[in-house]
Amino acid sequence: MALDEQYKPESIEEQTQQQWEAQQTFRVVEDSERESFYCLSMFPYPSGRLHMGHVRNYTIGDVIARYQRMRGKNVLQPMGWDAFGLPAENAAIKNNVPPAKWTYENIEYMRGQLKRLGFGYDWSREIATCRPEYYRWEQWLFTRLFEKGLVYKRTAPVNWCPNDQTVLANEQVIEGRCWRCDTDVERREIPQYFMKITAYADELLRGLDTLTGWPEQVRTMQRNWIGRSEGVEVHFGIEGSEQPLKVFTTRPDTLMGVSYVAVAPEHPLAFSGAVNNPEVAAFIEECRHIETAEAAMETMEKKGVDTGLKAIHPITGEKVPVYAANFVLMGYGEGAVMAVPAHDQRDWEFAQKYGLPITQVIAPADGSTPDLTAAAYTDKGVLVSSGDFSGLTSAEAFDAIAAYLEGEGKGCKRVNYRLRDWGVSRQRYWGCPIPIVNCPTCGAVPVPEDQLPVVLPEDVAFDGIGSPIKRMAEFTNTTCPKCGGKAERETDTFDTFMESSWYYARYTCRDNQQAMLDERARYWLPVDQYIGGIEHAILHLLYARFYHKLLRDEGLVGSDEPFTNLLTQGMVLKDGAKMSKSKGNTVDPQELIERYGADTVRLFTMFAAPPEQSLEWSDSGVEGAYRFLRRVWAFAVENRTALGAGQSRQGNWNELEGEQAAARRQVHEVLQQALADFGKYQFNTVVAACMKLMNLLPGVPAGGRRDAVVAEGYGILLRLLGPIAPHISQHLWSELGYGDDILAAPWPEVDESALVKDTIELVVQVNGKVRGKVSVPAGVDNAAIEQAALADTNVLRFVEGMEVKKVIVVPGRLVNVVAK
RNA sequence: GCGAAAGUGGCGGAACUGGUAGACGCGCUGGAUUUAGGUUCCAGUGGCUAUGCCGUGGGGGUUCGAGUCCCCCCUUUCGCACCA
Repeated sequence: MALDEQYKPESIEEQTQQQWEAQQTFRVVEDSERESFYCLSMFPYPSGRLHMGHVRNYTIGDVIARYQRMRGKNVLQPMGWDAFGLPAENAAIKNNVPPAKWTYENIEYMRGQLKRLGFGYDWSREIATCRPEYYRWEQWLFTRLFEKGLVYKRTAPVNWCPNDQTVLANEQVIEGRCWRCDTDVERREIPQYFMKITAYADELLRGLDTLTGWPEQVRTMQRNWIGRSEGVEVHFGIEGSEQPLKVFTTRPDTLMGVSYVAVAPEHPLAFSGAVNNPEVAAFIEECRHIETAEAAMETMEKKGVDTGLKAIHPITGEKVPVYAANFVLMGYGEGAVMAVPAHDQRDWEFAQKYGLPITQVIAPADGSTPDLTAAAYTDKGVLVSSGDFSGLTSAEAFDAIAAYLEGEGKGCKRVNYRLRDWGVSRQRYWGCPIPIVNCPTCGAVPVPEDQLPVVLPEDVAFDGIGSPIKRMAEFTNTTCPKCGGKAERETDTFDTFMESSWYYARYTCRDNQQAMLDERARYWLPVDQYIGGIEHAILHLLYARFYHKLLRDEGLVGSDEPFTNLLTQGMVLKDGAKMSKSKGNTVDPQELIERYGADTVRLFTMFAAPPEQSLEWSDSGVEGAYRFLRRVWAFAVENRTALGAGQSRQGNWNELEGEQAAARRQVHEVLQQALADFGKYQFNTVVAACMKLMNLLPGVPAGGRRDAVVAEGYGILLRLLGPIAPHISQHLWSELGYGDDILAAPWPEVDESALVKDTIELVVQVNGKVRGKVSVPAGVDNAAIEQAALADTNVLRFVEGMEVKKVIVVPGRLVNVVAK
């Protein structure tokens, strides 16, 4: 190979990638002698082509992986495919191809794109979650959990299209209507499997405190999502019923102010109220047309209807009406709430609307009188009109009322979580079959280990109305593993979050056909750095944390948390809006790579914004990145001999003087900043540092040790650029004779002695405004600095006629003269 | 509705623990090279009523000093459990 006059990215990138491939550069093995670093980017859904969000995500990951590798770590960076999901079914309908075929073809194409971008993945560990070798272990774990009692079945609502006779995802419901046929969607209760994530609620919450390598905002969001609250379970009697109505409240101190209770429209009490009351029945029917999405429920008009039933207050014995209300959720707590209009804003609004009494039972501690005709008074305070509890503070009343209820057998203190158990059943085809056999005599029986995996048939005719395996006799007909009688397979499949909750662990040992995980998982896990979109801050990351604890409790991993450090990358925008097909503002990475090469695309993506912020796409910015790489190249061509010779003339820098010493000092100042920025994963300023080096190297004056200074600076530049634009850096590194493999080169270090200055320059302010600068010898004391500042002519001008009150000296930075 | 963030020149962004606001790049202006366009190189570039003043979404506050800390407000983005 020779150094071309022109920078030709396509050829050097191809050459470099071939080298990596031939040398198996990114294939890693466990090595207990070396410090491991597991760098993981969230795997993509194989939608067809990479989009800019992928390019950004994977460039960040690759930069981190290469950076850690250059610092000597044994780095694992794998890649795979989150291959099950709804889009494959949609594509199947649209293009009349089986979901499997579509998915595998997409994977082929996108793998090629990832390779073209030069990402350093260990492809020997590639995973596709739709392969039986992968999902059999998910099925295996599920059967284990089933036997442990961490899985259960109950009914839960789904969106149902009565016209298409099919279950719809929230995404397929547009303003309460089916996306295909525009029919009003109904809510339907069907039996589904649930994973007991709530059994781990407390641990998932406490674990957040240990995740210091996660963004605080993500931890806060997860805390709020889990939503631990301490309160009291209160039992209201129901007139004419043996069964009490249980409600949970965080404000038992307001119990004496209850003026009604509200139950979900699907609550048994609502149904019994509907028996002789057409108005209640009509209301329940109306509520069947609310989407299941919480955002839709929270923003709708709050409505209710009096069921005619009466609840008996557990303390006063007073009878209050039972309302059925659309904002109370079944399967969320007890499906019922007590309402205190005086002290809860939503209850207040509901009471106003339906003319229910508003009874004040809490008074502000400061003795003021709240205007309950304007709004509820929701702060805590002192109890009033509360019988024996009057006069207690809210905190005292919490305990007193809880104790009273407990004594009467009408309630108890309880911790409640907002977090709900994870419903994992999906009535779809393209997913992992739930490994259960439904037997008429034995009920739901998990498929025994030796009969796993339950393989999803891939060669199917797919019409989109329901899942084809639901009417495929050769799939459904089976025998009961327990009694041997005729039985049917479960035809629901798993939520795709199941696959993405443990793939990070399977990468460590995906070739193991005998076990889900082995000792290699213990070598690599937890993941040192996880990178992905902020949109996954709650669901995916919470499910993965939950799964990790399940794996730990099965003895499969040795840690409590899966991801030590988390980087949430920002969105890629164009013209201020998220790039998306529907907005028509996408930029196809493929075209850019073909035009500029992978290094330019990677460089611009890293330069345009710090990883966690949104990135505004700019075509001219890409041009700028390309221009910079051309300058780097041109400098190598022009200085080829000097760079080669300069490398051998480094060593003793003591006699360096004048502008060459100043240039070298600048190189090391820039390097110092760049190393700090690399450590913070702030790659945009690392690129800026590379550009500064490129701007200053041509200006190093000739003669003396110019070649040595330039060769050192250029070698630093190549290594800083190495993780970001790896092809050009590797090519120039070896062509100029710095070494064979830049990934194996020592990471640059700052020469502290190069940073020493004889004089320092300080900014001088008068009353906080910059009025001048002074130069003082390095190491002089504050008194001398003060003196120099006060002697500055401009300072004298601005303090004229005033008295200098004090002088503040910030060492190395500035002097502020305070005068009046 | 609830939860979480983000607002800095014409644009993307920089500013270490409160210490020169605008690094670096894009764009723009002028010049050089070129038959021309493009490329490349050099210089300049926050605003204004310019010896100075004003400037980090808006309004208050703390401080010698605030983009940074505190309070209130506005706008935008993300998530809300069946999109992944």
